[in-house]
Amino acid sequence: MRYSAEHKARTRTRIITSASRGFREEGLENHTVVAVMSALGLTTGGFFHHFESKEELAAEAVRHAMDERRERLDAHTREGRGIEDIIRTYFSTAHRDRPGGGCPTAAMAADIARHSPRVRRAYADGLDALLGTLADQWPDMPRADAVSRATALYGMMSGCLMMSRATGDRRQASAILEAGLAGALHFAGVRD
Amino acid sequence: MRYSAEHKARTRTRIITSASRGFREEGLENHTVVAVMSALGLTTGGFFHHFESKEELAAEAVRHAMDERRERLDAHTREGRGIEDIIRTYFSTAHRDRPGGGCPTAAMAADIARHSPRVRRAYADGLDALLGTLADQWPDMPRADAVSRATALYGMMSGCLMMSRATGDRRQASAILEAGLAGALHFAGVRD
DNA sequence: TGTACATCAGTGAACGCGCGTTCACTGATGTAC
DNA sequence: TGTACATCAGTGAACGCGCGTTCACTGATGTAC
Repeated sequence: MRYSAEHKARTRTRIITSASRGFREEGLENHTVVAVMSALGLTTGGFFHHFESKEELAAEAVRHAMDERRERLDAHTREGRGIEDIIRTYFSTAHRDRPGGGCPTAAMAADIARHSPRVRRAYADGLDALLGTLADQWPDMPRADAVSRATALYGMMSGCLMMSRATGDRRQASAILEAGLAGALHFAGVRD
Repeated sequence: MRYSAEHKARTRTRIITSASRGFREEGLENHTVVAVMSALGLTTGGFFHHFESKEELAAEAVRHAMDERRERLDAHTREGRGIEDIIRTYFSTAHRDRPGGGCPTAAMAADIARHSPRVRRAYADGLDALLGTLADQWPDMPRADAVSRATALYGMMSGCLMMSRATGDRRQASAILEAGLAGALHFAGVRD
C-alpha cells in the first residue's frame, strides 16, 4: 500500500475536524468541498476516497462538533467549575465572535433541520449526550427535571447567542449577551 | 404606462410576502429567485425591475417577517391574551412543523448573521421592536429589566424551537418542546 | 369618441460562475522474492 | 540487501447542473390629440 491505514484514518479525521469548524463559521451549504480540502492543502478529488458524499461529511462534522462540546463540558465539570462559570464562558464575546470552535446549535441548528435524516440523527445523538452532561449540574434534582431544565437553559443560551450574532447593531448585540447571561444565571438557580 | 404604480407596488409586496415565507422554510440561500417568482406565477427576469439584488429582497423579507411577528404579538395583547398564551402558541407542534409563517429568529438568525449589514440591520430593527412589544407584558417592572427578561425569554423560545426542529428523533423533539414550554412559563413568572 | 403613440412590468433565453461529483492518472510506499 | 511489482491516497481537469444577473424583446395599458 502507498500509505498506511493509519495515514488514511488520520486524513479522514483532519477533514472532519476542519469541516466541523468551517461549517460552523460559514454554514453547511456555504462551506464547500473545495474549501474543506484546500484548508488542509489537499485537492478536491481526493475527498471522495474518504466520504461517499458531502452529506456524509456533514453528519460526521456535526457529530464531531457536538462531541467536542460535550467533552469540553465534561472537562469543566471535572475541574470543579460550576454552572455559573459554564454560562459566563458561553456568553463571552470571544464565543460570540468565533463560531468556528463554538456551540454547534447556535451556528448550525436551523441548517441541520433542513438536512438529511443522517445529519439530524448525528445531531440528535450529540444533543442527547450534551443535555445529559449539562443535567449532571443538578445531581440532587429528579433526573427528568434536571434534563428538562438543562434543555430549556441550553435553548436560552443558544438562542441568545444566535441573536447577538445576527443583529446589525453593536449596542443591541452587547445588550442581548448581557440579558442572556443574566437570564441564564437566574434560570440556572445561580444567585446574583 | 402599462400598469399603474399601485400594480407595481402590489407585485413588490407579493414578492416580499412570498419570499419571507420561502426564506423561513428553506433558508436564505436555498430559496432561489426563480423559486420566489414562480411561486407567484411570474418569471425570473422581472424580479430585477423590483429589486436591485437578491440581497435587497432578503433584507425586505426579514423586515417583513419580523414586523408580521410583532403585529401578531400586538394582536395577542390587544385581545387580552397574556404571556402564558403567547408561550403556549409558540411551542405548539403546528409552529414547530410550519416554519414558513413562524418565528424568523428560529428559522433564519444563523443565516442572517452571515449576511450583509443591510440584512442584519433589518433584523436589528425588527428585533428591537419585537422585544419592546414583548417587554410590555411586564408593565410594572422597570423598563430595562422587562426588556432584559423579554430578550432572555425570546432566546429560550427560539433556541428550543430550533433544537426541536433539528433533532432527528421524534421523541426527543417532543421532549424539547415540553421542556421549552415548562422553562419559558417558569422564567416568565407564570405559576404552574 | 376614436386613434396613434409611449411606457415599462413581465418574458424567456443567455451569461459567467461555482458547486458536488467523476475519472483517468500519478507516484510514494509496503510487500514478495 | 536489493529489486520488481501492486496498491491506492492524492491530483487536477472535466462533467452537468443550478444559481444570480443581464438583456433584447413583447404587448397591455394610460395618455395626448
